[in-house]
Amino acid sequence: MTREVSFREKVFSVVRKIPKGQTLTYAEVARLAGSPRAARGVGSILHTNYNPKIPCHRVIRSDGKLGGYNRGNILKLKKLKAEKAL
DNA sequence: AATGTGACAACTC
DNA sequence: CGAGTTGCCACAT
Repeated sequence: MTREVSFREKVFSVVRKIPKGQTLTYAEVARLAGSPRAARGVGSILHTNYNPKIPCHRVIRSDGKLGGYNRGNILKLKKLKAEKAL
């Protein structure tokens, strides 16, 4: 079977569909994207291809930590506090 | 075109 | 329980 879209495209589609107040881990996104071992790839992809349409601040580590954020991990924490509280 | 680096996660010792 | 190693994907040089 051939992949119609690149892993990168799949990651964007998944992250973009994260409902408000919901947070996913890099591993979860990687698994939904078709590669459960490519959590690292998810981070790298989001790091270079940040789009305002993609709430990548809702993507956190499985360790319970935030991970990183292009616009400032502090903003990410603030957003998670606001959205997760809903 | 090839190698190295990076927003991670899971396993092993 | 903690530290170290391996696997995966895309991007930068």
